Amino acid sequence: MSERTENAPPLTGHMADGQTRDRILRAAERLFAEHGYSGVSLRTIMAEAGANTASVHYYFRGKEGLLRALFDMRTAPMNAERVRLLDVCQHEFEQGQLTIRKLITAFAGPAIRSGWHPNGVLFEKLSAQCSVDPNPEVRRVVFESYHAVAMRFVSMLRAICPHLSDTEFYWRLHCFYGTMTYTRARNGRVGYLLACSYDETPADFVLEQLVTFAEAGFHASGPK
Amino acid sequence: MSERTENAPPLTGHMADGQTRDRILRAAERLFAEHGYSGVSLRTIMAEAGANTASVHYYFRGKEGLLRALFDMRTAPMNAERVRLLDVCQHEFEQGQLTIRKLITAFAGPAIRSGWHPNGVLFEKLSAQCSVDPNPEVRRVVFESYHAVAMRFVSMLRAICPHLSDTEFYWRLHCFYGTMTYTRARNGRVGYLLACSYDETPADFVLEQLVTFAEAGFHASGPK
DNA sequence: GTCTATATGTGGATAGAC
DNA sequence: GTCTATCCACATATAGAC
Repeated sequence: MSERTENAPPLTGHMADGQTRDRILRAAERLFAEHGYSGVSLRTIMAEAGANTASVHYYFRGKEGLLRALFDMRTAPMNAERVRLLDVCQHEFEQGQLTIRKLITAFAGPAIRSGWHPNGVLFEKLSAQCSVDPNPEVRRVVFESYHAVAMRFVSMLRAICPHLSDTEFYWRLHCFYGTMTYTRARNGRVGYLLACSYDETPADFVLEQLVTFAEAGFHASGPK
Repeated sequence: MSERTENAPPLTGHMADGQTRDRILRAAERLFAEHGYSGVSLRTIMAEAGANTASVHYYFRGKEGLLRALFDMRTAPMNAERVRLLDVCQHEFEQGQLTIRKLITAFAGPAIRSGWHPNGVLFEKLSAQCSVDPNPEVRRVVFESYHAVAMRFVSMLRAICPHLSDTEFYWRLHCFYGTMTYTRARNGRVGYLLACSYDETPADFVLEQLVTFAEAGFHASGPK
């Protein structure tokens, strides 16, 4: 324990540089993304952050608070971009010009781009993991971070999919959420199955593939 | 703790009915599916199984062994069915008659049907969770349970998708794996977004929706 | 084969000095 | 704000009686 001997700030009592909080968040993001929320202890996080084990409770009130702060930090800009793009979609929708492709792109785009940005790659892995985590703490955080914007997207999508019954739409939406989640998770399985890796593919290309896949899926009317 | 007072078998030392092992497996399946592998302790499992905390090590050598036994038990019949259906596909492939829809159905069908069968619903939830779990123990088990059969599927699918480049195929396969994983996981998110639930939809219908979605996705050649 | 008892480690959280 | 020291619950695993 207590690896805080090297590269650690001076122990002057009042650091007052306001960076301890940031270092904790960065360490938590990396470790959560790599080992999952339940797979990392606060002790480990604080050791990597070079901060004391107790201070996480001072800053975040506990482990769930830390996860929530992490989600707030990362989803705020992404949600803002989604809202901006959905506003455009809303306008086109009211004029009867909104296409499935455009709407899907507006919703998936910010998530994919965020996952391909150097600052977002860790978080997107974490977010994808958390989206299937049954832990109530985790579900609360994920839920509150995405729900409001997702609701707008889904109700618009439903409106421009009149060719699908309620049941059909329900299960197709599962499929669509799956494409996003699994693509962002990058668990290495596909790379292993194909004995190759294209993980360096630009975000725009990946988004185009995902949108093409999902657009065709929503358009398809049924078995042939 | 130690709820083993009611409905418990007589404490005669030698039970010898060979059912303790099964009860442990059933309890583990339910609890793992509900709380995740890392979210349940062996103590809790053994309490629900009405067996002693120590006996799990006798039967399974530990927690990972328990998970592996669970996967072996549940994936064996599903893999057997997949192999049977893939054999048919292989024959059609050699005659140049294999379609994407048929191949996808052969691979996804056993998984979806298993997830809709009373004996399989818990396991499919668990399996979907485990497929994005970064815990090395979990990854080992999941990997060994599915890999061989998945390899056959993927190489055939690649062969009948000559219209896709390697990179395109790589990311579309992510999408397809996502549709299966998320559909089986049933994390309740889509139901909440739509403020309704069609979770009782028959397996055949769900499979048809999934296959229709994915078939269209693999056929689509690019952005329009 | 099944039990009790326990070894041994780690988890999150807090009190209180400085 | 940051530290040390510690509480207490709980984890996996094992030894050895029966």
